[in-house]
Amino acid sequence: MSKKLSRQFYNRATIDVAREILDKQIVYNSPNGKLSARIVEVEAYIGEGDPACHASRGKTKRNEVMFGKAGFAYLYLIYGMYNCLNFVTEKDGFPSAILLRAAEPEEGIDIMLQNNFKKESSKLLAGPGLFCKAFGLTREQNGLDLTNEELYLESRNNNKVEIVETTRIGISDGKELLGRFYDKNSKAVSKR
DNA sequence: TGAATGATGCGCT
DNA sequence: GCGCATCATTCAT
Repeated sequence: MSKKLSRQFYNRATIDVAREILDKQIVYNSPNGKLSARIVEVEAYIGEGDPACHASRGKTKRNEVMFGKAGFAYLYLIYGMYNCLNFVTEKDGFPSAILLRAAEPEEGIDIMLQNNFKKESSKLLAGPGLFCKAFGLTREQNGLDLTNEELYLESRNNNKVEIVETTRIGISDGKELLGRFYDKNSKAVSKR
């Protein structure tokens, strides 16, 4: 049986949450039906001292969700065409979040294929932009409470996951800081 | 098969 | 106006 994660899960050190969030199940009750996937790749963005974190330049309208309480969804548009989904972590007033980079489809694959057609299912969620496209998430979902029924995470019966920790991807500052975690054995991890 | 580049919208400087 | 936590396509080797 799986179980919805409470706000307490998110309200901890971002690195710990990032490590444990792997192999969790993300569930989204979309207008078209229920979608779910197994998380296999994330990145941590921690605080105003992290040059790669959006919050490093202070609080703005765009990133204000990160400054709020843990357990909310932070969604934003990147490069004019792709959305990225983050999970806000740590206490109120401390800006930090975990970027969801890749997952493996479980329920609702047919719906994901409608959202992002001409894709094979194993690569359907292999990247942050692709994930949001297949799930139908946009910045209209920014600020959703992950303890509600619409969008949330579930724990599952722990497979043993081989976690690899490396540097983050696609950023210009703060490259040397570790913060990317992924399941070594998953085929859905974004690599070229 | 790897590297370069265009697409494209929005918020910040 | 510029640059961005990306992706798919093209071009070069």
